[in-house]
Amino acid sequence: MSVTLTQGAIKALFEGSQVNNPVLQLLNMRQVSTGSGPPRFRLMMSDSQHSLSSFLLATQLNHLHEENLLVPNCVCRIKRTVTSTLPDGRRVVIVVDMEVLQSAEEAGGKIGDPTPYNTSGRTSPSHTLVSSTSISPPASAVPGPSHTYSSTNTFSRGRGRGFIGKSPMKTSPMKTSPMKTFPVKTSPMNTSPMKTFPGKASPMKTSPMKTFPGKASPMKTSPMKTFPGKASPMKTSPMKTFPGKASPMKTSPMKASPGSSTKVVPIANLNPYQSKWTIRARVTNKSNIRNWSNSRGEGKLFSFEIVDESGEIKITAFNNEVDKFFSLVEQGKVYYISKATLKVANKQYTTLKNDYEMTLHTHSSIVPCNDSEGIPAVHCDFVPIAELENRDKDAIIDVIGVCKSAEDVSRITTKTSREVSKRALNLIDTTGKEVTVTLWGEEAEKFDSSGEPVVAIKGARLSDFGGRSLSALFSSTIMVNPDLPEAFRLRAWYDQEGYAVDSQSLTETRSAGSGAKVNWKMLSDVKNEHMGQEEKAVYFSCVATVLYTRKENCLYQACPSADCNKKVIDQQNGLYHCDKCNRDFPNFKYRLLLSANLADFGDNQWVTCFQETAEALLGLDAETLGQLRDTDEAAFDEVFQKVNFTTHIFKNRVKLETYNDESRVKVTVLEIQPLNHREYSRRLLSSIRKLAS
DNA sequence: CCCCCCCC
Repeated sequence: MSVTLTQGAIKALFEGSQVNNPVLQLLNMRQVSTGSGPPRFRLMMSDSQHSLSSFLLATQLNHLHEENLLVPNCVCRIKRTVTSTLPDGRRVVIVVDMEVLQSAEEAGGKIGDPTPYNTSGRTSPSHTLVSSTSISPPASAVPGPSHTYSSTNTFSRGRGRGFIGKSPMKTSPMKTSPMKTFPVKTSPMNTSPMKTFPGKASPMKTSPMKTFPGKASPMKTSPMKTFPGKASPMKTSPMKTFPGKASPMKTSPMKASPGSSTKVVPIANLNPYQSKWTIRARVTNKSNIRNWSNSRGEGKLFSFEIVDESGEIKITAFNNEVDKFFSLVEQGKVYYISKATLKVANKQYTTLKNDYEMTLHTHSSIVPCNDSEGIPAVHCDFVPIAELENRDKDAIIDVIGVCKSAEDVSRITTKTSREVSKRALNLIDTTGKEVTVTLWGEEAEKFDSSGEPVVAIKGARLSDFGGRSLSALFSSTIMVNPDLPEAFRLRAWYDQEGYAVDSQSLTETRSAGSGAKVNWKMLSDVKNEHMGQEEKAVYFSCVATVLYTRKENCLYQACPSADCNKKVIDQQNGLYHCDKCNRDFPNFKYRLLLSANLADFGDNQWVTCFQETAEALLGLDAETLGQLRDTDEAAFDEVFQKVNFTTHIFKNRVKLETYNDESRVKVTVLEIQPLNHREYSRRLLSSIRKLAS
């Protein structure tokens, strides 16, 4: 099958005018000598009318050569070029992106009878790389900056993916998660967030607006002052390419950065062959300052990610530039940025959809821009928690949920002997599923779970630990009570009903201590379900109220030896004998063995509290209590009175125990935890349902 | 010029 080459494209490309993805035939290719670095290839291309050997393959396309795809007579679609003038005045067309449409065999030889394009008689407009202005059509005729280059901007845009944020599509296709946009409202801040979502008269205890940390917070937060991008064509049809003419950037007048005559260009148009540009973009993610030290030296750096209508890119600042720009650059704000160095991004370390990244240098300029028209707000593509089950391991996803519980921060040592803080959060969303997310370092230390905040994480990594769990990365943005419609919906849902949902976690933690798997029971279940009547002990938790504690015989005199708690016999001579240690001691220690009667909505139950749990329940240690009994009986009595009608979470063991041929189920309290109202409500509702059924 | 993303 023959293809038609794009006649006239050779001329247009050489002159730097616009051609839409021209199809050309490769006639010849040779390696040009370079001093060091990767090899460069010069291509002779034909549009069947003309041939031209002034094409230079951008080094990032060298893989096409390595894959033996660039064979003379193969047919290529040229997706992006930059026309440039060498110092000696010769013009070259750098092919930045292309694909091979037909192999040489398929093309079946040279197409047409092209004659060499006459490049003589031209004068060089400059001795440096041609700037965007010098090869652009007049601004009055074609105002959009995206016409600067001679091809359409399919460059750097991932297929099947939105143009902002981390790609959840890294390993899975787009279709599983419809892209949602959350344009942040531009109304004054005194607008109640409640008004934004009418009909949701939620008991919003923690207003997202109120608890929203300020910009100086090391906890990255969603920007307060983000503005919705105008409806971008990408939002509705991310599959489409992004032809310059349709770009909303065109609708806003070309903006010039302050103190520079350079035109504002889209991020997607940036490349290492072009040095005079200014971009206008929003900071979507800003790292902390980090120090490094290796064989090549040491220093400090920070990086941030920016986005505009066309794409995204990572920017890194080192040393002096850290001092210069760290405080200026704020998450969520819009800046003019110019005079930074573009280099090919190491894809190993970035999830951003851009072949390049940027490094700031001495002459780099970052200027705040108050006009953010057309610059998209920070965008999240939240994956419902239940949906995480179907996502691939290592996928980078955005997640939002209510932080129902959180571990305390802890320090761990990595395999490489580094110490790091970590904290695991349990997030729940309206799918009724929970997932554990681990925060690291400063994020872990600063996190405050009080008030069960809504937590959104942009760019978390999915792991298969415990089934499914999430880990925040250095590139993740953690937002606490973000100003997003999703967050308000979740707040209302959780406060009204979500808190009581009998949720399941996707993260199975085998350690029981983390509170993941609690065997909630009512006291009536102990009898009704014949708990603990088998060989094995059974464990359960309940919310119960202390009706009565038996103060009689709750204290006994025990052996003072460290590991012996055996009851001693008072010899009535100032000595106490321990049968176990077979020794007399001049002293003893008090131990507690407390019987208590607990009640809940359906039943009551006698339980035993040994030392630690009894101390916890009574609020006094055994020794003090013993002293009190011996010195102040009224105060001693009051301790027990005060415990009555207090309500706690009891974790218990039920076990069949035999004394003197008589077997009885005994309930021992293993742990007493304070009751929060949320848990109380949850248990209450659960009990009502159970009793009603 | 970094490039660490950890632990159970």
